[in-house]
Amino acid sequence: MSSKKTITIRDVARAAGVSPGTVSRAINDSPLVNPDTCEHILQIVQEMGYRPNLMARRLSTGKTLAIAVIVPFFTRPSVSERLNGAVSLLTESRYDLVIHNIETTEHYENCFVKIPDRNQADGVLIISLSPAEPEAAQLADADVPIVLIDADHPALNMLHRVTVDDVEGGRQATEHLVELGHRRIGFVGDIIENPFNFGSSRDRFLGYRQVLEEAGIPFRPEYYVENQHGRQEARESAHKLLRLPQPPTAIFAASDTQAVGVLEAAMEAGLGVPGDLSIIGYDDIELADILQLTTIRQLLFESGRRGVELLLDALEDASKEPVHEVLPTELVVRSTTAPPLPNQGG
Amino acid sequence: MSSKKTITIRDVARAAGVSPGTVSRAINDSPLVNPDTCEHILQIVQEMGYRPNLMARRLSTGKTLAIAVIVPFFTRPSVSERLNGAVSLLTESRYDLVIHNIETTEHYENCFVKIPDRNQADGVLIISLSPAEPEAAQLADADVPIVLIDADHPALNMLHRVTVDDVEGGRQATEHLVELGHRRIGFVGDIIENPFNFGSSRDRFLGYRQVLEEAGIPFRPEYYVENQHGRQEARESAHKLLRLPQPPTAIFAASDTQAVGVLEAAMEAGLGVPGDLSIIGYDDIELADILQLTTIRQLLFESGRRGVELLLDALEDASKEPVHEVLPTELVVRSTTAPPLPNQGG
DNA sequence: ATGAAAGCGCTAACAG
DNA sequence: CTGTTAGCGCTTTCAT
Repeated sequence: MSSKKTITIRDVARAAGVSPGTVSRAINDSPLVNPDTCEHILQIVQEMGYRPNLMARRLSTGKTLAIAVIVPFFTRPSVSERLNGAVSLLTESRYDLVIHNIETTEHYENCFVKIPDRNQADGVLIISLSPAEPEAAQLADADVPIVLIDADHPALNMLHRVTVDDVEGGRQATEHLVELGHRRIGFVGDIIENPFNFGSSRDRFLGYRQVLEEAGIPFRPEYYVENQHGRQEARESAHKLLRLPQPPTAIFAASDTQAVGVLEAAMEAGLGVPGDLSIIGYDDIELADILQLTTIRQLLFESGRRGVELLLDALEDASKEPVHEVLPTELVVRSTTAPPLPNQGG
Repeated sequence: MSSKKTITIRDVARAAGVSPGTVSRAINDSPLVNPDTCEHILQIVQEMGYRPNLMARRLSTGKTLAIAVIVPFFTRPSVSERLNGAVSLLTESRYDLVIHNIETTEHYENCFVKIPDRNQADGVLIISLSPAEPEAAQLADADVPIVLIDADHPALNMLHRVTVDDVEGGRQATEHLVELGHRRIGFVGDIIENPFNFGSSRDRFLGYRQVLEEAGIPFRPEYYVENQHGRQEARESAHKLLRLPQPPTAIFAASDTQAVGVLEAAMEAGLGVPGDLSIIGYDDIELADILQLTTIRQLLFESGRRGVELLLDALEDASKEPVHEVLPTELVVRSTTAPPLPNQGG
């Protein structure tokens, strides 16, 4: 029987023989209320099963007690893992977590002005989205604290951020390959010009270019293939590479998911890994461990957690210098990389 | 410069030379407002960059415009995929999606009374949690519509639900193994008595028992191993099975994640799959495809999506008969199952 | 079609 | 320490 009349603070006050104000103080454990009275009131609250109306409280206090998280389609394991870290910390806090999923370009365009709105949320966490000029400006003068995770546009300098140095990660991956003796190294990545400005693939590619140059290995445009993010797409990209008259002896994939696609392509092409082809991924998601994939580890879960920490801090003390924290990357060698076969030399 | 004064409906009214009431009607496209006036007002709204205060609106209308989702730690790919389906539909709606993550037993105990509260959310979606007696009763007389996804307790009959027939799924998996000729079939599952009442592992086990019995294969208790959910844990479970004097020739794992653990154990034990050991999982997450794992497919994403549909319906028309929708399961044969080797016979 | 006024349920400033 | 009062910003009768 859901014939429950909504029970308000006035009802409790009446039942307890005190004023609404006192009840309010009691349930917000204000110090200025007699312990006995307080206990009595709390007792009544219990008995009546009273639960304060959140909306009223929010309107009255001017705080939404919610933090908004903006994520691009969180299907992607790396994104989901970051979100996971964020949620895990937020659960302990008194804030509600409202999710805004960005799937379409239209969402993308609206969200940076609509979400960071004082009467939508007290703070905003943006995951793996790197708004550029027009949007970045909107963010900059939003009226709530904002923390970006995994966002790298220079226009974002005045915002709190936690990132990973993807250029460095790209370097580590490529250095590993070069040190193993590879000189024909392919790159399978995302499409660099993308509506959501995922920038990580670009930066990893930058690191790759740097190391090649430092090692005196000329960059070959045909060794670079970009495609939509995804396993299937990466498989196609890899096939393109493997069909080349002089195919690479190693491939650096911009993510573990893509590395799996490359792995599949290698199998389909009858190539042994790491014998005929070395493969390195990026992220170190669980899949990488399962497949024994050599990869660059980044602290996904940790980044979400840390982002929330920064946001919570900013909520306490709004006027704080923007913090930019960069998390480390680490090469994890497993069994998909090895020196090239001698007869394939440079 | 975040020196933006909060601009209210009164400001707009003043600027437009009308009353707040009219502005309210205009922005809520009420039919009882002169088209010209309306256009004029909307114009001003644009210019001033006015955005209505959500909390005020919510308090005033008595609708939270939010739907709460309760999920147990959404690290688990199957849960995450359901959530994904839910989010994808909710994004299109005017409802906010607030996530409540259940990690601890304490959360679990509170959430069924605290969340389904009219002033917290207009509706609640509960994913992969099967509250039993005490909690089920609380849910039954909550004051908002509730939809459960992947919940199977009989006490839940009066609630909207979308489930999958896990007993049937368990049967399909076991039948497949039996038809291949296996008679020594192990089961690696979750701990059945668990605080959150995940019931899927139990039901899959039930299906397994049924088919064994129908096939005249006596159930051997030593072929059943339960452990915490997880890949590592499943690996240990599988090792237990494989160390048996007469080890199983096939193992049914209660999820794909666990099947991977079994796969690893087989490799460590030097067993060929499917030659020496057949393995079948459950869920058909992406990993299953990557690993070419034979499995039982269930419609994870779809379940989330459908759950939201039901909830949205219930929001329209509160007094509706509880709908119980059960989604199909399907055997997907890949390459981890085969007939047992002749010399290992029954 | 529009304005005036009441009120959603709570908190907070002000008396006492 | 506690009661009273005045809003928070919006929607919504009820008049006009």
